[in-house]
Amino acid sequence: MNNIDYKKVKAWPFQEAIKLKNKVSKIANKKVVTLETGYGPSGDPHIGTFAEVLRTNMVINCLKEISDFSTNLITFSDDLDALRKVPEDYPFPEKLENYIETPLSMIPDFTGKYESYADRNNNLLKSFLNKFKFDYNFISSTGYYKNGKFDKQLLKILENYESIINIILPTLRKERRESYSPFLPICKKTKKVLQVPVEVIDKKNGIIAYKENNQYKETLVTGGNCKLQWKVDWAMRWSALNIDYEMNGKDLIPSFELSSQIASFIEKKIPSNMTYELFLDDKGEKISKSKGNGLSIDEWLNYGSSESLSLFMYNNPRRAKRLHFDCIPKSMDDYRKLFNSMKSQDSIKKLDNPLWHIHKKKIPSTTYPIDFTNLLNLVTALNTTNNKTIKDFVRIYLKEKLSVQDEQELDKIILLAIKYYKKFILPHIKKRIPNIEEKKAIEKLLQEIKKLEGEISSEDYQNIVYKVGKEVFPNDLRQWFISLYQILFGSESGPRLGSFFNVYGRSNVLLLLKETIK
RNA sequence: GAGCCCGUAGCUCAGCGGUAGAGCAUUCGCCUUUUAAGCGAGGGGCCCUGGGUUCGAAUCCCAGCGGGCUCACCA
Repeated sequence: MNNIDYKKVKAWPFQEAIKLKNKVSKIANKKVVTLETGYGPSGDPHIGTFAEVLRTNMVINCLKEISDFSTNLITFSDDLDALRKVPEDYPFPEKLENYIETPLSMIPDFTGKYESYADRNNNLLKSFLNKFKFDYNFISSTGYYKNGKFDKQLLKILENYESIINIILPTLRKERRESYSPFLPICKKTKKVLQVPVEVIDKKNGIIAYKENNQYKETLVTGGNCKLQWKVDWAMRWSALNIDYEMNGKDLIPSFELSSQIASFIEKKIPSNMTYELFLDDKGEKISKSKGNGLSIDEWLNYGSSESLSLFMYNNPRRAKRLHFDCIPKSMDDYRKLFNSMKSQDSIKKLDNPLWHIHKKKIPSTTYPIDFTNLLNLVTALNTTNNKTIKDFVRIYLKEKLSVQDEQELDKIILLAIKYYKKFILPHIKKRIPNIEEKKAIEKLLQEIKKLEGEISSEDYQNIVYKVGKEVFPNDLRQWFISLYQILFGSESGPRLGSFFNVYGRSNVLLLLKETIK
């Protein structure tokens, strides 16, 4: 602890942490602050879920900075929830069709790698979270229900059954009101989660009755025999897990309000809350897996660093942001700018620097030595996917000597840049076919290069290019260079040809030139 | 219907009390080799409108007008 006035820090995770600290400080003997992120493992992990965990981590980081509370981040998987729709991104969608309405944790995993379908999705999410070294406590809803860890709250809900029903019913349509129950019995034979009308039989012993195939059946609400309808489930968790903080997307604002009302009939536990805006695609529509729009976590990490993804998630969570491929280079460059500005910032100003939050205040000593967009331009200009060629050119371009760490960082982003180039730039490049005059000139160039012997320097190559240019286009040397760029690289300008030929290598150059005059 | 967000350069956006900013686009200048892998210089703004707070508002508050999204079945 120190004398910094954290209220002056504008960074949102600090403001959230201050809000949380104020709330939690009023609780007697409070030592551990619990934060929840919840999600449904109905398919591949969603980038929104990931963003929520990442952002909650940033709040935790700040809370630790401004207080002595210890923290517990719960990542809660609602895996007793039923499968409603077969996801398209699963390898064997047809096999899931029979499992509609079955709890996700009771569906086998047909990839054969995991214990259940939910387990598979849970593990995919965990692998992302681990990649970012988050410290979290993973909880499976199914396990908690079955082991009776929610029993106390379930009985409390049954005790206040009428009051809770009265909160929810006005929000439902008439048809749904008939069948609504906060308790969803799980059929012992079919394992399906039933949405059926329920009658309370015995509040004290936790028994309800429901109608199935014209027969009344009785069941316990406890011990995993019933699942709670989700808004009630959410409220129940706040009490059972003693949640102090939870953020959610704006789509859940009405649900949060409703769950808060319900919570007042359980143990009155309502977490400190922040709502964030949703991610949109390049056309401004909500990102959803079924549409296949926007970006997945994997896609981002394929073309950009994990830091650039963190930075994107950090920025303006309360503002709707378009998430598409163009965001990656920009975020990569923003990261580098912030990294460089950090050096000259004092300790208070640093708290407002996103990098402080992204790296949990442990900022690395180096980053990549060149802007990503700059590197992309270079790769585009060279029109090559050869790591070594690119690296050699970066060395020439930067002039300065690179440290070992610089080289390592550079190697990493070169790989990313090559992938980005192949996917998003290369398909749009159109190389021009040379006209007869140009063909002759290139042929001449070829012959001249073939004549060269021994060690060939950049200047040798450059001289030849000029020599041929002067012979063939004596009055318009400029056009000669433009033509070469158009024909070789599909652009109006490019690298100095002498240097490029030198780095690219004689045999490669000959191949490249031959290609154009075939 | 209710809620949330956004209106800043031609486009995409950053800035969020103290001189109006970036990238892309655009205009002009610069290749017989010394980073054209671009470089240099410029143009372009009632910061949606109206009120309030303030010494001072693009920034904070209120109202309005546009645009978008979300929820109202499920989660």
